[in-house]
Amino acid sequence: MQGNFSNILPSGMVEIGLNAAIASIADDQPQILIVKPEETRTDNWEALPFGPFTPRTHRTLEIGLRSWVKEQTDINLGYVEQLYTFGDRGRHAQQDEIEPHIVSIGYLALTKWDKDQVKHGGRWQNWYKFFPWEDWRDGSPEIVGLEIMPRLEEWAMRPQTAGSPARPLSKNERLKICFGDGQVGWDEEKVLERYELLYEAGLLAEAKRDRRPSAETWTDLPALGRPMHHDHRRIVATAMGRLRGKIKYRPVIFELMAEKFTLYEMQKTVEGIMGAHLHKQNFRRLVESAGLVEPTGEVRTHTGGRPAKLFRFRREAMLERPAPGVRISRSAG
Amino acid sequence: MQGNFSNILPSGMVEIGLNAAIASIADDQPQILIVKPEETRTDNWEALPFGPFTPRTHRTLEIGLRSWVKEQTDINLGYVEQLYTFGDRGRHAQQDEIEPHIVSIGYLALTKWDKDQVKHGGRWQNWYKFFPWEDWRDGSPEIVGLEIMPRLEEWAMRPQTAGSPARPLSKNERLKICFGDGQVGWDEEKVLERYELLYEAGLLAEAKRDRRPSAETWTDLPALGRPMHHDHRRIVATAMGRLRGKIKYRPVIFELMAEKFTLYEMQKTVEGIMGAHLHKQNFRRLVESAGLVEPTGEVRTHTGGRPAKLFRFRREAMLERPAPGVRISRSAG
DNA sequence: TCAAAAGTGTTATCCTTACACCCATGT
DNA sequence: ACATGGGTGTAAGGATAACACTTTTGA
Repeated sequence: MQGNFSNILPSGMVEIGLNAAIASIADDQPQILIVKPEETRTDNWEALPFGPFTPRTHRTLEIGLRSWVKEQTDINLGYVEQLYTFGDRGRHAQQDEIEPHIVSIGYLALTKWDKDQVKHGGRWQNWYKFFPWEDWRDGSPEIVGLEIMPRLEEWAMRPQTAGSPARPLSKNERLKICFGDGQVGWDEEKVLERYELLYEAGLLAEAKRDRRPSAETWTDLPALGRPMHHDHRRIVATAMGRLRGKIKYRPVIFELMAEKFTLYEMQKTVEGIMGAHLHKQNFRRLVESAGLVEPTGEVRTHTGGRPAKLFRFRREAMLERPAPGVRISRSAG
Repeated sequence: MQGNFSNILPSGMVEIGLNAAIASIADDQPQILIVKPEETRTDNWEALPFGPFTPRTHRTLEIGLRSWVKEQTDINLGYVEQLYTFGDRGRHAQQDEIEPHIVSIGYLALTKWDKDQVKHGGRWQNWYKFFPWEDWRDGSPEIVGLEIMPRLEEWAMRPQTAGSPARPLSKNERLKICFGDGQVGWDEEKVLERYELLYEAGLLAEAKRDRRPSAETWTDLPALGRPMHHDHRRIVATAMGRLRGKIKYRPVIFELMAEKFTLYEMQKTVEGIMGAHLHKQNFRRLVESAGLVEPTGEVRTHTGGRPAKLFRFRREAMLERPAPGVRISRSAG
């Protein structure tokens, strides 16, 4: 239908898609809000809430995003942050090329958990279902050693295909930077870089859908993680990386916490986001000494152990430090 | 002309503007590339290279950007990074509202200095001409104490105007976070936050152009810094903030340096970008001990003092550390 | 000779990390 | 009793910031 206009349109007109990666935490598991399959159009892969930006009805991009989310999931978003604008024609070019070009703007939104919040149209999904290689809370995930590294090492050995651009880094160097090795460890912030590498190597279902040549090699092997509609998994990867980075220098973690919480709950939330274990004693000290939280005076019982003091976010922290966030100190177990 | 289509267009079609903040360093001064006034359309304020994204001719957003820059300034860009997508209708709404809505995508590009590089259409401008309050290399700039703080403090005292959104932070809190006070110092990364605050307070020529109510108060006083076309100064602010942050954890500084350089040149470059003085001895030690550079074995004479060893970027640094960048240690003088 | 930049050495301090250990509750 | 989480103390090691000082050139 919209393709009819392609002859008369000024060549600079495009459609803008607004996409929301809405994150929350339930039972220590980070969740992403998925719209029901009925809402999904061209495939039956899971999709984020999304819709076109219509300047006539939406004064700003963010207002447009909020209204699509409200319409599709009945959620009134709080914290919202723009991530990135994707405009590759190469991606998702399965049909004819006449289709109107879509540019996707991805957003990250954070919301406190409320199991009754979604009244229609939405459903939560553990984000590690899409990125099983990103959860290192129980040590190195099996999928990394068994599935990913062997295939990526094989891919890195293959000669560059003709069409690919001359890159400043070799495939082997990128592999090392993204997935680490003996020397360099796992950098939990490089979620997008790892996703892009797996896509390029043809190991994701999205690569096959988009007819990437590298995907032809693995026709028999299962793809990694659950795929998503259009470029939505790429947007979620961007969201995860951004959140994992931001948590360290902005108090965004409190967008995911209840008003009052124990330090253990806070640690579990941070661990869920980071996909890593933290050192308990140091976490507590760093959080308290940074002035990020203050005790409410109350305690919570039935924690499984001794009753825990309840804390709340200390807003003044934002005024005292240039970069108020959760200092991270990893832990072996 | 394009307005003619507004009746028949699908309501989701918009025009995307691609805008490049191209930075370089000349004589310790960070420079931004400006296109010649002839290229500028609706006003005679300085403009960045920019042009619409036309998916028919440009396969990706970045390719579109590169081709506009090449056409308007004859520069072949190297390092390019997307910054942000701005879509406020409130901004730049001086004419009738029928105009096709423009969404602006801002990019940061870095290029080594070459005075002969720009063969036509472009001109370099010291970026502190647009942001005189951002250069703290010679201590607190006069404009901060004499012009900015008094007016902002007055603005912060004024009651919130009816139309402005309920903000999580008060005006006074935002002022303190952006411009510091006795307790909290100057955070050189908050360039955009400061720009936005000055815009909201009506102290920038752009605010008056956009008919911001707050700008009416200051009709008699001079606006701060040189204004720019459309939202280009906002894009440059985003670029400066991003670059000041990124320099600390990515080796982007070498995009601005010659192949071989002295540590003093490198320090002067970093100081120019950060708008701050660094401690000489510690800078050298941090850079060398981080393995970011390696000596070439050569020396440079005529430095004004003892001959200096030449260094080059050590690419392996990218493989060894998760966040290879310039550790900053400020200095009083 | 002297200014200017290059470069080395040392120390105090703070932050991070790791380890050891005790406390209070529910089952 | 003991498992589980809550909570404190302290010491080693590393990174940072500050200071003092020597070296080598060009003007």
